[in-house]
Formats: sequence, C-alpha cells, structure tokens
Amino acid sequence: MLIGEYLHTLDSKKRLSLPAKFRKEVGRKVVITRGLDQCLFMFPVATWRGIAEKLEKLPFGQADTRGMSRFLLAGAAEGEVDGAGRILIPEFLKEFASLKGRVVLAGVSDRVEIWNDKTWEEYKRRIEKSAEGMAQTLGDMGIL
Amino acid sequence: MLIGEYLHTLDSKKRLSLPAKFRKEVGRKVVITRGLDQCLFMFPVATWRGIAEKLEKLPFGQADTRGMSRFLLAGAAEGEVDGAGRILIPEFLKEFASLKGRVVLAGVSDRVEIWNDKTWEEYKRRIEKSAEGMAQTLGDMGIL
DNA sequence: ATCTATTAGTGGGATGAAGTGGGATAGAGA
DNA sequence: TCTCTATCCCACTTCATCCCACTAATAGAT
Repeated sequence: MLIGEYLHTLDSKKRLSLPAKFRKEVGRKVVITRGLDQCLFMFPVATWRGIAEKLEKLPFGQADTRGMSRFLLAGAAEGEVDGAGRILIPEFLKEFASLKGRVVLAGVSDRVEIWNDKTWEEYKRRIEKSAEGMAQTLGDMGIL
Repeated sequence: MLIGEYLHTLDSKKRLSLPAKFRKEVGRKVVITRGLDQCLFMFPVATWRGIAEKLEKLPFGQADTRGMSRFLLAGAAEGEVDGAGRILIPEFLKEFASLKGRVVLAGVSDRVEIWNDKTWEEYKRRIEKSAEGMAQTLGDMGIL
C-alpha cells in the first residue's frame, strides 16, 4: 500500500529518487505514464501488465479509443530503479508534467503520482475547498 | 510490449534508427504501412501476418472494407533492420506521412507508429484536451 | 539526552552504449 | 557502361548508467 507525500528533487540528469518507503513495494522495474490532471503515474510492472492487457484489447478502428491507446501507451515508459533508488524521467514526460527541480511524489494505493510541486499545492488547495461536498458523496457511497 | 515516445531523425539516406528499447521486441524483419491519422504503422513480421490474415477474411463485396484492405496491403513495404538498428523508409511512405528530418516513433502495444514531429505534437495536444472525458471512459472500462 | 552507526537523498565523474552522419563498395536498372 | 541507391563500415557526439562521495536525517546504544 503506497501512501504518503514526499518532496524530492529532479536533478540535472533527469533522475528522481524514490522515497525509501516506496522502494520495497515498487520493486526494480516500473512503468511511468501520463496521468490525469497534469501529473504522472508510476506503476510497478506487475500492476502495469493488468492495465496494458485491457488497453491492448481496444480496437484501433475507432478514432476515440485509438487516441486513448496512444495517450496511455505511447505516453508510457519502462524504467529501472538504479542502485541508489532512482528512476530516469524521459524528457517528454518531464515536459508533460512540467517537472523541474522540486517534485512531489504521492502514494495513491497502487500507484505513485509524480507532480510539479506548485501544481500539487494548488491542486491540494482546490481539493481541500471541495472536501465538504466530497465527504457528502463518500458518505452517500457508504465509504465514510 | 512496445511503449514510449522517441524523437529521432530521418537522415538524407532515408534511414531511421529504431529506439534501442524496441529492437529486441521488433526483431530484424518488419512491415511498414500507411497508418491512420497521417502516420505510418510498423509491425514485426509475425504481427503483420496476423493482420494480413484478418484482412483477407474480410467480405470482399463491401466497398469500404475493400478500400481498407487496399489501403493497408498495397501500402505495405517489407524492410530489414540493419546492423546499426536502422530501417529504410520507402519514398512513397515518407511522402504519405510527410516525414523529413525530425520524426517521432511511438510504441503502441504491438506496433510502432512513425509520425512527422509537428503532426504528432498537434495530435497530442488535441488528445490531451479530451483527457477529462477519457478518464470517465477509462473508469467505465475498469482500466484505472 | 548524547553520541555513534547506518540509511536516505543528492551531486558529479567515468565508462559504455545509442543515435547520427558520411565514405566506400556492390548490385540493380537505364 | 554509367548512374543511382541500398548496404556495410567506421567515426563522432551525446546521453544513460554505474560508481563513488558528501551531507542530512534517522535509529540504536549507552
């Protein structure tokens, strides 16, 4: 179970160290992809395989599903965790999430999200404001 | 599983180097054909055989499927990966996808797509805009 | 609480592989 | 025969990867 929020730095070589707490759970091979709301998703390979299987089944005949497979598959990158617990962020993903310098890694159950620190703070603020309404929704769903 | 996005250059001899990460999966023989949305599709021969078989089984009577078969079959070219991991792009395909200079190679599960860099960026921008709706769809399909 | 040992996060140099460009050779087609 | 181009080969540059070093933080022991 990946939880917690960490502020790390993306160095000049595009390396990003994983929080020590994540390393065991994440393993040595990961897949990073474009996520939603301007962040990146990082999955352990095992988790990714499940997602990939479903994506493979999408027919390329239809324009909208074609766009979706391209967004998620071409937007993904396999990576290895190096000896120091770091991963390499490809240029195009770095650009997609506007990563530079300070970066937030957030554990979200089975994936890690990678955010530009500013974007993250902003997003949190927005979420906190709408937390009231959300609590209501969760309550209705019987979660809280 | 072919994933990721790479920016390479098509040289004056119409050679294009495959990303190192693709080479093992792709093998030495490939088939390149006209793709959808102004790009080229590149398949490992094994994958191509499967597609060709399916195309042959299409009812020949219908004008649209006949068109599709011609589009894919007549536009196909076999090619070998050379010692440096490069393939040769035939002139008519190069023209079809407006390739020159900088070119994007995108892994989409079982095929590699070859794009003019500008066209690709534009396409991506279009897709990203519809990402919100996509989240909904992905949720419905149980992918995320 | 203080001191010490170990781990985590970060930065930089060295090495090897990947991507690119160009010359030389051989073979196909005019 | 001559020309064009596919193919092979080599050279150069850039970047990923490995390794080591330094500092800050954490945990353990006294």
